[in-house]
Amino acid sequence: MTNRQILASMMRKLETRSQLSDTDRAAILALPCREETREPGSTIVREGDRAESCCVLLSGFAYRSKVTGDGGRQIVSIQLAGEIVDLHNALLGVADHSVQMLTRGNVAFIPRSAIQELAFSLPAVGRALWLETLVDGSVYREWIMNVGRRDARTRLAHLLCELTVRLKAAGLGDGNGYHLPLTQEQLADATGLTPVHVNRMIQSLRSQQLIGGNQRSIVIEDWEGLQLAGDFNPAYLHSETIQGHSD
Amino acid sequence: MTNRQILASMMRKLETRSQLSDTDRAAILALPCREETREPGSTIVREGDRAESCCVLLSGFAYRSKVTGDGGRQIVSIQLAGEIVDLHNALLGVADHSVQMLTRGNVAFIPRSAIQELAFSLPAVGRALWLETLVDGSVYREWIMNVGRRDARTRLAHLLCELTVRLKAAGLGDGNGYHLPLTQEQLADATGLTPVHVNRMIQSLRSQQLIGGNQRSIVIEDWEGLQLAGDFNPAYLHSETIQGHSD
DNA sequence: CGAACTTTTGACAAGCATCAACACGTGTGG
DNA sequence: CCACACGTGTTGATGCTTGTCAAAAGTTCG
Repeated sequence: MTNRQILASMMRKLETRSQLSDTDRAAILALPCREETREPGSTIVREGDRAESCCVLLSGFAYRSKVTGDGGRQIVSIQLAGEIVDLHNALLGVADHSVQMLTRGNVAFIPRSAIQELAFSLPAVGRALWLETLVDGSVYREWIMNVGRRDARTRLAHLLCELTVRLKAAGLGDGNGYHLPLTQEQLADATGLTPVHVNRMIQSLRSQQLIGGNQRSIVIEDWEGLQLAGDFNPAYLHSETIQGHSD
Repeated sequence: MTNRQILASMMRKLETRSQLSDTDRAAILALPCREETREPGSTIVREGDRAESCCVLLSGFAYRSKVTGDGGRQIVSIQLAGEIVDLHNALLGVADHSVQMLTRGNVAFIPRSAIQELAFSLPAVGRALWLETLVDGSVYREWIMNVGRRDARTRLAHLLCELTVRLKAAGLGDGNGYHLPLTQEQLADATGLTPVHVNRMIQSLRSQQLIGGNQRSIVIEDWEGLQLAGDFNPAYLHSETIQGHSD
């Protein structure tokens, strides 16, 4: 992949929510960047490190996690191919969490100074980048409610709904079935449950014909029912928010 | 309070983390804004509303909450006097959560168009505002871990630690004791517990001499111990992050 | 074919929720 | 000034959801 192709995929992502001019596009495509292939489990950002670059996930899946003092792991978000993983590192100093690959995939690193220069010289690009981080914030708020106030089954169904919608929006699945790269242990870390209980809840969803598939592939058998079971309302994903300059 | 005084308090907040030039300061102080006094429980932003302005909390406390389909309330953050409550509404369309007053207090509304104009014409201001929302994101991530992976007692202690540090940083308490405007029911909503269990955990913290005080005032009797009990590390608050233009 | 990981199952324990009642403080109106 | 209502905090008994531990079965991959 050439640098231009890499940056084009990041630009596509931004353009799903923001309008960009030709000048903006040209500037994005001119960013310096460096590509790497990473294996599952590989660490992209380590908690406590000072970040020098922002990372774009070109293919594969990644997750963001934090670890409690006694070793409990909490996944705080899941990143899909095409997403900018590390935008907060453009301004924040020391990483307050880690990002690791879930699957094999390609990542691209853009120096934080270049991102900053771009963001503060071209308002539309700055706005687009800021907007992405605001949507991330909205997703975090929903996750707080998910782990704080919903029971195990609902939590899991909600997570599956979110992934379904986001994969579809990213063009990575037809909305009916997809390959889920998460193990049940990782689903547990994302929902604040134990792997054993996740297993039982998945069986419960399966037995009620809401989902199908086995191992790590999910088939949505009853989308309406799954949304109901997961108390899911996609508004928090703000996928419809398309904004221009003069909004 | 004159508009200038109102905006000065917002500016102070921004300047705790970002450097601003005289031009930046003048532009902030020239923003249009309108002040209101609000009673406890009063709603500042309602979930589902289209936001037209950003809100700055001048005095008092407020909280952000979301509600599940079956009526469970989850508080996703607590806002202290001096904080900009609604910065995401500068770009995001429909509010994905509500903000309500915890105590009586004054709030100021700034039209979102004015905030946008400012942010995209003066890079240092745009950076300062973006940075605030990124720190909010970091706090959300910590809360996900708090409700997802820590037990009830630790969760509560962690919340008390966070409030202690933030109040101190805002100059609203000496770090040893403060008036906590949250009822036990609201503490429960913030930690994903029930009021009854919060009561028991508070008693546990009290009986171990970590905190004192009664009703709604908290005295920190053993700060080191409380941090330990709450698995608390203030790094995620990014209070040390002071950034200039050329960083 | 075997090793390592993941999923599944069962028995049991524990943490937290639920329900209900009571105590306490505060403000209000008679 | 007392009586009362109301919100909040406190306590106890009980039960359910979820966690823990341990082992077996299935899967993937060299």
